[in-house]
Amino acid sequence: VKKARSAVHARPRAATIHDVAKRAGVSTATVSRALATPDLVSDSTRGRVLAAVKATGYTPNVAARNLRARRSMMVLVMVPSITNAFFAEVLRGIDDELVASGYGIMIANLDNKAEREPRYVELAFAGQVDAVLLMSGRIPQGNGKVMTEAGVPIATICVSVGTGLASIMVDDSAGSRHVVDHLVGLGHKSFGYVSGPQGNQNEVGRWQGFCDGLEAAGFDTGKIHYWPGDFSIPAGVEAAYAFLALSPAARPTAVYAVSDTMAIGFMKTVIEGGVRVPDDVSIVGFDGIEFAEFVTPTLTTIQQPRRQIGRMGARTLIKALNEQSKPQSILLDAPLIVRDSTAPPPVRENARGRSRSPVRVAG
Amino acid sequence: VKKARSAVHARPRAATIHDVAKRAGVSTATVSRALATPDLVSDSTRGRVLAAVKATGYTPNVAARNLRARRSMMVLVMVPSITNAFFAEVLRGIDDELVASGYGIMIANLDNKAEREPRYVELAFAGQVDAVLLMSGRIPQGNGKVMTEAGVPIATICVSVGTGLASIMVDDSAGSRHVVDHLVGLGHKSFGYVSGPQGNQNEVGRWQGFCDGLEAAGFDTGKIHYWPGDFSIPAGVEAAYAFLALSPAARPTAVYAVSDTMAIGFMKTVIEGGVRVPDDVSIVGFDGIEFAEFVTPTLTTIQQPRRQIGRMGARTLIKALNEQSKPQSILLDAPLIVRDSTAPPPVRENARGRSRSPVRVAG
DNA sequence: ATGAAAGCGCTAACAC
DNA sequence: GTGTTAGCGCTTTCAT
Repeated sequence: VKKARSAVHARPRAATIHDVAKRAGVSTATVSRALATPDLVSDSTRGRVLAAVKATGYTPNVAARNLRARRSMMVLVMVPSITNAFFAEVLRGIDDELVASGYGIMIANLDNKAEREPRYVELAFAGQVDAVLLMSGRIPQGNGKVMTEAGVPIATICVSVGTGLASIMVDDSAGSRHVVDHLVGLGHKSFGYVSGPQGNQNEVGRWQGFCDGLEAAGFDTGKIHYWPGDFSIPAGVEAAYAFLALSPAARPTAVYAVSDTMAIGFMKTVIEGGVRVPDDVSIVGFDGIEFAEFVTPTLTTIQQPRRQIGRMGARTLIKALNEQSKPQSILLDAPLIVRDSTAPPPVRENARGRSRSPVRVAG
Repeated sequence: VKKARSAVHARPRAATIHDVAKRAGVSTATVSRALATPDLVSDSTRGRVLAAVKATGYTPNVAARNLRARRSMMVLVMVPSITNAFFAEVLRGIDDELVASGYGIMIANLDNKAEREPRYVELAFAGQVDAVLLMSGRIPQGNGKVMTEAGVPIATICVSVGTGLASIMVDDSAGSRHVVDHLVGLGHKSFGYVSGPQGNQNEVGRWQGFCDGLEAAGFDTGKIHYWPGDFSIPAGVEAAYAFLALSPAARPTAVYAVSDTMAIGFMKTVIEGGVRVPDDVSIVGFDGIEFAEFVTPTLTTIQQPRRQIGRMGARTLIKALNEQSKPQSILLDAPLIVRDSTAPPPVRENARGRSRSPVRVAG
């Protein structure tokens, strides 16, 4: 019986640059040149080297190259939660650009837990990655080290972290104001809000824009029904229970959930509770994920250019890597996509006898 | 004006093991020991070393360690399409285990294109990763190299690739038979099928199970309405157009789309086309993604234990890495979750006057 | 155009 | 316990 060893998996010794050099009858330096800078090598030599490479099945060892060249050709991408549907398309955009430039992508899934940060901060300090793309709303830190001190370019996308770091993101506040314009334009007078995580910068901006817009339209923001959330589907479901617990007359006629996932959870749950959407309540989301078009009714939402954000973020980093330049911030405007989940509010007799509301009928 | 350099981003020289050694008044070997095998070092020495580490802000260089130790502590995870909602939760499971064991995770997004494979095969041969987890249905290859020859443990999850590689996956064929049992049990007699990508092993298994089940129930599989797909939402939409193009009497009363994404695209589109679900047509998906519970009607589907599959795959690999053992294959049974998208077929007068169908009413 | 040689920063024998 | 030493595999001056 073969005894199991607790040792590391032993890889069969692969061909090294020495093997190739010997076989081609040249020095290791020449092999290196033939591969990296073919112009500096004569045709015949290059031919012999390439033949030897093929014969030996040689692949340059990355660790050795990285050690020598002091770079890893890897970018660390930190995402708050890998299961959040919003990020998939962003990741794709990042991947597009990074692969095109020869970089690999290492994923750091924080799973919404700050205690996962230190490990990745160490990686950056250890030279394991050449740059960092942040999608979490804070600067990672741990063990007395801060990511910004690691000496690698950093850019944040989808979110800003306040400090001088470059960020590529949508204007959250402006997005919320589009939502307000739409809802107020439809005639809504009572509002609900399902929030993002406390302290999250996107949440701050979206809430701010929502309040600013409503105030400008003459509403009392103190009367907004506020339900705390965290961008997840269950958070939307929770908020819906709170909504359903209100007497029908007390319910807001328009609810703004600041992520599509929450909006979808909210919508499905209130519909199961017997509420009609958009007849009884209008619902607006934020993000523009693919599924927003496939729920019933289809979801009105702010469409973030997710893939583009990913690409721009990656490109920014690559530029910083090549030119030693500081990444630039970019603020994008995201449009409101009006679908079937929003309509004018229902005409209803109010307990407090407000009869001045304009008579509008859906459809 | 500062001239932009085409050189690589120059990192400020970080503290090395030598700096720490000098400061602590010990040799580099002792520093290495104090960090990696503290027991082999006296308390006082260890204290001085740790103090020096802290003072210098030293972080061991990963490239150097990898070169010396001949391992990278990285696992390559190859996914067919990073935007497919199915994989998010699987990735999370993988991440859970890998992080717990100190491994990093490098994502290879193939974007459903075989031409992206060679790059990652090279990575494996270059020693950049210690193991590979395959979620694509084929063995990656390119430039005359095949992933299986890279000398690193490989496991496939969610799919099998036929050859001897270990795989952790759901029994596709059994899943399809659950679907058939359910639909036939409800009284359906005409069937539609929206397929996965041609040649995909999951597709093969699911189609096989579907046909086997129907044949066993006495149906002619030649009469199945077959619409080719690729697991994507648009593929489901396409199939729906084909469905709608049929005269109502010619439409199957039950449609099995072998991914939830296709089922959701199909369902939404036929509903917009005026078809009632499940009254006119029952729809079944496969995968059990989160959104399947939030579409209308909620989707009956095969529930894959996605996170568990991810965890098991990662654990298998870690075990192979530690014990030099061959990864083991595991076939899981995935249950059918019955929701609102399936019901008995409608009672309808058939053009060909078949009146022998049992009279059943939905609800 | 090519070779010799010096490391990149670390770990693991091997001495003491 | 701790230091010495020899590389891991590669790139890159500096010669020639």
